[in-house]
Amino acid sequence: MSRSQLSTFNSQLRPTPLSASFYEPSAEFVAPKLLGHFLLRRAPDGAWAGGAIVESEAYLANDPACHGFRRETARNRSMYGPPGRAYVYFIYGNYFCFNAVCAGKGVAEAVLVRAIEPTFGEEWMRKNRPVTKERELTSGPSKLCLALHIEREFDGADICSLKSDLIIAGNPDVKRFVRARGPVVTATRVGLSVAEHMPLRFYLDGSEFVSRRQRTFSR
DNA sequence: TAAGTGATGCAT
DNA sequence: TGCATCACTTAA
Repeated sequence: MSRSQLSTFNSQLRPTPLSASFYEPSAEFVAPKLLGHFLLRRAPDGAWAGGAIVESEAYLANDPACHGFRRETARNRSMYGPPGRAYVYFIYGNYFCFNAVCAGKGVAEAVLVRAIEPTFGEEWMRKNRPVTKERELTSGPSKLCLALHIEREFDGADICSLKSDLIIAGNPDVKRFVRARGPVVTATRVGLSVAEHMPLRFYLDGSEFVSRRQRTFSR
């Protein structure tokens, strides 16, 4: 499907949110399974904007890099809630990041969505985040939050309900998409100073929108 | 490569 | 209280 065809398709898009049970397993298993599915935000005109997830990271209950590793606080509360909710946090005084909460209530696990391919509503995204290169639109966890206008108000939102303005919807062609953009690369997570060797980052190597390639060497 | 931004968490 | 750190982005 071409870009203009997708744009037309968008006006009739009837997304089917992934169910809460999808997020019930550990984030370690959910993160790679999210690749290819659609992160969607309802724009003010009612149309859905967003696109296919191409990069994700898992944060686990027994993982020192996880915000919920120590104890429940006001900031990380939604991570402790039921699966299928959003955990949105503010970082570096400027930006937001979006996570899908996983595992049962009381277990602080989540998947950080690090990059998507802009598939629907690109015009609205570009209005939110003016860039010259399309690749810059959503190739990073806070870039995609800017493009989709995901802010603190979405922390705790139900991403499994069409009543929400922020959902993750099943891609009916997910297998084909993953094959086309594959292979899936498993790598270490970005920007950590603890637990940096855990292989909990997943991305589609064939996508232009992956935030950064795996570092082959570092000194 | 480094500055900027403000919330968080741990040490005082 | 203070201060280092932080799941990042931008401009250079």
